Amino acid sequence: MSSNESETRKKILAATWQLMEAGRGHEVRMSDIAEAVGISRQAVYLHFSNRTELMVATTHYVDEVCGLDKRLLEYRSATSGVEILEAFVEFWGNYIPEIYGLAKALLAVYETDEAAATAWNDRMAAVRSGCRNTIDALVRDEKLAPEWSRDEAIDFFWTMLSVQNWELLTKVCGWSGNQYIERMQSLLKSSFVKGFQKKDG
Amino acid sequence: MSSNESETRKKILAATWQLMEAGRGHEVRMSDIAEAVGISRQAVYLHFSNRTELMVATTHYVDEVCGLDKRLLEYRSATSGVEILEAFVEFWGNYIPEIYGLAKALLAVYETDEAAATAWNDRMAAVRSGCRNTIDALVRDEKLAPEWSRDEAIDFFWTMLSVQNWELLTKVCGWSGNQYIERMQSLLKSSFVKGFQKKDG
DNA sequence: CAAACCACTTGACACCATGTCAATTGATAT
DNA sequence: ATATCAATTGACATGGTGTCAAGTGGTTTG
Repeated sequence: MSSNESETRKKILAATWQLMEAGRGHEVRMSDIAEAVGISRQAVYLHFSNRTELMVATTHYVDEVCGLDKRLLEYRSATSGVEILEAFVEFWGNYIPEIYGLAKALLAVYETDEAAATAWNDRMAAVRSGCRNTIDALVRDEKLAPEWSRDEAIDFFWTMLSVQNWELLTKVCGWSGNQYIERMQSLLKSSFVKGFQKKDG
Repeated sequence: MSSNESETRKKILAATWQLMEAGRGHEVRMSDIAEAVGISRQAVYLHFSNRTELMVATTHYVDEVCGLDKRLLEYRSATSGVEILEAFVEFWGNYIPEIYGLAKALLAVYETDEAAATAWNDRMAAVRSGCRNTIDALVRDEKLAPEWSRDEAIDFFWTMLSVQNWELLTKVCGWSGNQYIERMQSLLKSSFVKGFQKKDG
């Protein structure tokens, strides 16, 4: 399978990822990538028919390297709805930094680039399924605050966990990753969990 | 003052705004704008030295036309911290749709376009000052939940009110404007207001 | 009345990134 | 020996921004 993939192809994917993480996504030209790999610009087109296809492939590559699937399974050892909520927010808060550069690159071209949008939507659908799983666990425990319908709660939960919110809090406001995780856990529990008591500070 | 501004300049600004609102921000070329106004592409450059300057000027134009300043004052008739929170979220929730197209356009070029980024940052600083005002009113009333420091609360409040969150909830999840306002008010109260009791639904 | 000025026009062009095409090289497999 | 394959080189089309120079038509001013 993976031995089937050409070495150069992998080098291109790795270089693309690295440049995007470093360069805030934009400003990464095909020629930059080629130069980083040590091949000609045209050689990149031998492996990926255009910039979009390269970006989508990079998304999949990153998923694979980071082991998204495995990590998505891990947090499910939690049992109660509240524990699942905490574990999922923690998982996601730790995962975002690893994919942030690529996420930013995809978002930057989201409006103009259909395939990039598709790749991004796939990713977001995966997150949403984690949110659905969490809210359903709260419903199962009869712990979802009564003012929320299931579907609205999923929408809101998913929105709160957006990469943009993580970006605003950590990159713009200067929060640490743990601060993000703790505050987000606290906010979501106080909003969604019936009878949840905020801890006294 | 405003009589000083050339008619053509105003036409360009109005056309730019209208095209950006309509066209999701991207895809609006200098030639599109010129055509909409009924002048040559080069004539646009007689009024704005480049695309960026035009966008920044459009931002100011929209602020003026929408009366941002006046509307920011209005919601301050509210007295208690909780009332201010509600009024501010309502004001902002009603204001976003009017500036959404332009906001999207500015965000789309945020990474690559320094002046657009500056214009956007100015706007966001204004929102942030509304958030600060609100949280300070809660602090004054001794109503801020003890787990939050003032500064963290401001950061979080401001993040929650981002245009991106509004976009995800209304454009992606399909929420109505009122749904956004009510849920956001409820969320922020249950997070920030000490001893706030969620209503039984 | 003529000169200067003004907003605008026309057309050409440089720049830069993406993507295409054709001809060529050099190594490996048959 | 030869076919194949990855990669190279160089040229070129496209599309949008921004620049430049020369010209036009109407209004103001000496």
